[in-house]
Amino acid sequence: MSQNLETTYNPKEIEPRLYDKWLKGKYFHPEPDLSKKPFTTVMPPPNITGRLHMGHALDNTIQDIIIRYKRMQGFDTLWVPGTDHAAISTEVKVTNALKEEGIDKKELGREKFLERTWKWKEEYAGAIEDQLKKLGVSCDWDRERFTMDEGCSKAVEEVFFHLYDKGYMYRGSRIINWCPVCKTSLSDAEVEHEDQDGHFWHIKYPIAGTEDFLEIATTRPETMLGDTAVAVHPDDERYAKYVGKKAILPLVNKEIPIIADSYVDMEFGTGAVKITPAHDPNDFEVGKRHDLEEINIMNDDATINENGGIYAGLDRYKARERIVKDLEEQGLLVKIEPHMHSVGVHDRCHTTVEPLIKQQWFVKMDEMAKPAIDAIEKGELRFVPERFTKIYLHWLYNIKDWCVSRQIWWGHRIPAYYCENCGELIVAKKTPEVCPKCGCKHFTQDEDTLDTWFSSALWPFSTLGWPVETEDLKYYYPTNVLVTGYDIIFFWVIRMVFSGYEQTGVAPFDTVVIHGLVRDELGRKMSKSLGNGVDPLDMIDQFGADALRMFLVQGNAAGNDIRFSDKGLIACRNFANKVWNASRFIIMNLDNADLNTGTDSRTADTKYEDTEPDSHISENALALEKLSDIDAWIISASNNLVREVTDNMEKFEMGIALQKIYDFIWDEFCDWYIELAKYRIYHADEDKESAAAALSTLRSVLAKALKLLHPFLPFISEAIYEKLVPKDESLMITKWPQYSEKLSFPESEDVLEHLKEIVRGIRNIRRDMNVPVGRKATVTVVSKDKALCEALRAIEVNAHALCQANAFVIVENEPENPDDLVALAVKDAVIYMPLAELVDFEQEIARLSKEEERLTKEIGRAKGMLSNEQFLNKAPADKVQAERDKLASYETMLTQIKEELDKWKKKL
RNA sequence: GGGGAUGUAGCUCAGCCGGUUAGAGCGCCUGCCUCACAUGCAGGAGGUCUGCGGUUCAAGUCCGCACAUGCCCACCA
Repeated sequence: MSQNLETTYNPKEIEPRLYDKWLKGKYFHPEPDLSKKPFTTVMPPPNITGRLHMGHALDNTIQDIIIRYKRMQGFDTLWVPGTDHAAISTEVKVTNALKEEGIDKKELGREKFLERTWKWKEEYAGAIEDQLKKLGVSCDWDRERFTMDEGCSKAVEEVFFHLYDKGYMYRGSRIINWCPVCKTSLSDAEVEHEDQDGHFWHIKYPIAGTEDFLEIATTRPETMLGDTAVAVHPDDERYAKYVGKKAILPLVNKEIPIIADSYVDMEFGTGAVKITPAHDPNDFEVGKRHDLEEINIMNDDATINENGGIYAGLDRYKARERIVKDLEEQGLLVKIEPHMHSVGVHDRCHTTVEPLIKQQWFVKMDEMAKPAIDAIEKGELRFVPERFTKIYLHWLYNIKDWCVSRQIWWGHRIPAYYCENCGELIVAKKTPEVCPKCGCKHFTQDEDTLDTWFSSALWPFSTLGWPVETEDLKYYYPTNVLVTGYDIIFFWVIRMVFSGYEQTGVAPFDTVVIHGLVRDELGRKMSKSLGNGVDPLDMIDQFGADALRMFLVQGNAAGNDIRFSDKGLIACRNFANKVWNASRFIIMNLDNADLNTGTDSRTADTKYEDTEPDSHISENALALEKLSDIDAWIISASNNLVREVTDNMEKFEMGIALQKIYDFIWDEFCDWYIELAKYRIYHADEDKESAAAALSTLRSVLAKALKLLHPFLPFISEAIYEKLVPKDESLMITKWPQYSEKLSFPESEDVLEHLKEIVRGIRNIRRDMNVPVGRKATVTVVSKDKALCEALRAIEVNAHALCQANAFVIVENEPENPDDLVALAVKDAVIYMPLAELVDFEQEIARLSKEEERLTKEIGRAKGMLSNEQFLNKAPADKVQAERDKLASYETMLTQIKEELDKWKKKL
C-alpha cells in the first residue's frame, strides 16, 4: 500500500510556521507585570565552541516544559537565553583555526586575535540560536545575553572590585595547576583525575658524612632536580637518627635537610619522601612549614629550565628517562615497581597538568561558602532530586581558594595595573593617572583574563541588568528554577549560589533541577573522539522536534542518565502521529456536523475544558446535554488526569506526567472513548442530541488533552488546537486546566471498567474458541445493574465493530436455555453466546479451568488475609473492606465458573 | 580512601504515601489493509523485582549486610 500523505503528521511543514507565529505574537517576551507573579529561569549558556549536542537538547527541553507550564498557569514567565564565551575552549578552537590558515597566534597579536574571536562568536552564537529555535524553546530572544557583552562585563568588573575591596580577591604566589599545552593556570575544578599505570622508582639518597643511605620512593623522579628536603615521620624509629642531618641530592650533588613531618605515611613506600615544594601541592605545604627553598625547575611548556643543570631543555618525560638512566649508572637506583596512580589532566585538552608556583589571582572562599551552606538548612535552596544536596555540600565543606586568573587572551581582562616604575598594584576601572607611591605616570595592565566561570557565576543577575537596579532585576530576580546537568554543579551552581548571596544578598534561585547525561545506545558518553554523538538537529529533521523532546523526558526519572535510541524516538513520533490522527477524526466529524446542522461547532466554547471556578460549567450545563455514562467517564478521567499531571509537574516529575498523558490519550481516549462514540456520530440522524453530546465531549476532552500536552509537544498541540478552536490566539497562552470536583464522576469510571471487561470477555471467548473473524455471533448480556445496562447501549449500537456481534441483547433475566450457551461472568453481569455459533468444547474447558485456578488462588489469598487477626486489627478499615468485597465477588464468579465447567464436561 | 547511584520482562526503562492479579515502549508470537491512524487495531507469551537477613498484619517499595556495574570526590609520595 502506498502511504497516504494526509494521514501522516508532517512536522517539517508545521514547526517553522508555528515558531514564527509565536515570535510574532511576542508570547516569549514578557514585561514586568505587577498583577502577576513572576517565574524566571536563566538558560545555562551554551559555549560558543560549536554545535549543540543532545545534552543541550535535554537541558533546554526540560526548561521549556517548565516555562511553558508556568506560563499557562498565569505566571509572568521569563526565560533568559544566552551564550558563554568559554574562555580556554574557544581560545584553543580559534588558535587551531588560525594555525590551519598558517597564522601564529603570537605573531597575530592580542588585538587582532580578539577581533578574530569576536567574529567566531558572532557566527556560532547565531548558529546556536537557530538550533534552539528548531527545538521550540520559548525563551525571550529580546533579552538574549552573552557573558562578554557590555552588561555582563560591567558586572564582572563590579564583582572584582567588590571582592578586592573586601579582601576576598587577592594576588599571591601559590602552587597552582598548570596546563603546559594551553599555557595557563587552572582551577581545581578544571582538573580531572585519571588512574594511570606508572612506576615507583626507589632511589638512594646518601647521607652526608656517613656511608648510609636513605631510600626514597617516587613516581616522578624528574622532580628531584627541585628537591629541597627529605622527610620522614616524626615517630618513625627507623629514621629518627637521621633527622636533622643532611642528605646529598644525587645528580645535583647538593646537601638538603632531612626533616620530620607527620604528613609522611610510615606504612607507604619506604617511609622516606623527597620534598619538592615547587612541583607538588603537598610538598609545597611541607615546605611552608619547614621554611624550605622552592626551586622551580620547569618552563611553561613543561621542559626543564636552567635550574635543572644538564637536564635543562629536556621535556619532563625525556628528563625522567635520562635521570633514571643516570641514577642506575651511579648505582643509586634500587628498584622499579609498577604502580597505579592518579594523574591530574586538563579537562579540555587532557594534558597532564603540572603543579607549579605562579603569581595568580585568587578568590578567598571560606567566608563566602558559609551562606551557600546555610541556604540548604534555611530552605532557601533545594535540589531536585534531593540526593544532589550532599554533593553540593560536600564540595562546599572542602572548598579551597579559587584560582581565577588565566594566561589567555579571550576573556574578561583583569582590571589591575602595575606601575612601571615601582610595581605598585592598582585595581581600577581605567588606567590610573599617577602612581600614588612613586608619582610615575606609566602603567601596564595585568595581562591575565578571568576564569570563564567567573562571569557565568553572575549569570542569574548580570543578565537582568545588575549592577544597575533595572525594572527586570527588581521584578524577575531572584529567579525561581535552574535546570542543569549534575556534571556542572561544582563549576557553576555552587559559584552562582555564593555569588548571588555575596553580591545580591539572596540565593539566585530557589530550586535546582538536575538532570543526567544523554548516553549512546550502548551507555557510553557521547564524545567526539568516539564519534558516537547524535546531532539533535538530524533527529528533529527526521522525526520532528516534538518527538525528540518527548523522547528526552519520557520514562526517565529526574537526575538519571538517558540512553539514546532511535527506536525510542520512533515510538515518540508514532505517538505524535496518533494524536494527529485522533484529532483529524474529531475535527473532520465536527466539520460534518456543522454541515448537517448549519452551525459552527468549533467556535463554540469547549464546555468541559475550561474549569475555572467562574466559568460556564454547572450542574445545569451537564444536565442539559444528553451526556451518556461514557461521556461522563471520559470527562471524569480527563479531569483526574489534570490533577495527576499537575501534581507531577509541581514535583518536576515530568517523565511521569508525560506518561500519564500518553496513557490517557492512547489507551483511554483513542482506544475506548472514540471507538465507543463512533456509532453515535455516524448515526446522528437517529439521535441528534446524542451525537451532539459525543462531539462536544470529544472536542472538550481533546482540547484539554492538548493543553496538558503542550509543554511537552508544543508544535503538534498548537497545530491541532488552532484547527480545533480557530480563535486568534495561541494554545501556549491559554489557561492550564484545573481539576474540578464538578467534573468528577467516580461511578462512571466503575461502569466503564465493567464495560471494558465485558467487551474483552466477548473477544476472549471468541479467540479461545477459535471463532473465525468473519463469523458473527449473537451476544446476550444479562445484568440487573441499571447504569451498566445503560452504558452497554454504547456497545449495542456498535457491537459489530467492537466485538463482531451480529446481534447484541441486554436483558435482566437469565436465558431459558443456558445449556446451549457459552457463559462468562464479569462482576455483576453474565455474557452468553450461543454454542451453535461457536465451536471448540475443549478450548472452552481449558479457558474455564484456567480461570477457576486463578480465582481459587485469589480466594485463598483473600481468605488468608481476612482470617489474620493482625490484619483485621491493624490494617485500615477501607483496606479490610476492599478485601472482603473482593472475596465476595471472586466467590460469586467462581460458582458460576464451576457450573459452566460442569456443563461443558457433560457435553464432551 | 570517601560519597552517592544503579540492579524490575529478551532489550531500554517507569513504579508516588508500603496495600487489587508488578507496568510501558521496543522486540517476539497469533489474527486483522474494521470508512482517524499499518507510524495502525485486537490478542498472546515472557518476571524468584540481584542475594541474604530485619521491621511490619502486609515489602519491588523501608532498614542492614553481601554481590555486581557505572559515576563523582580525594594531596598518599
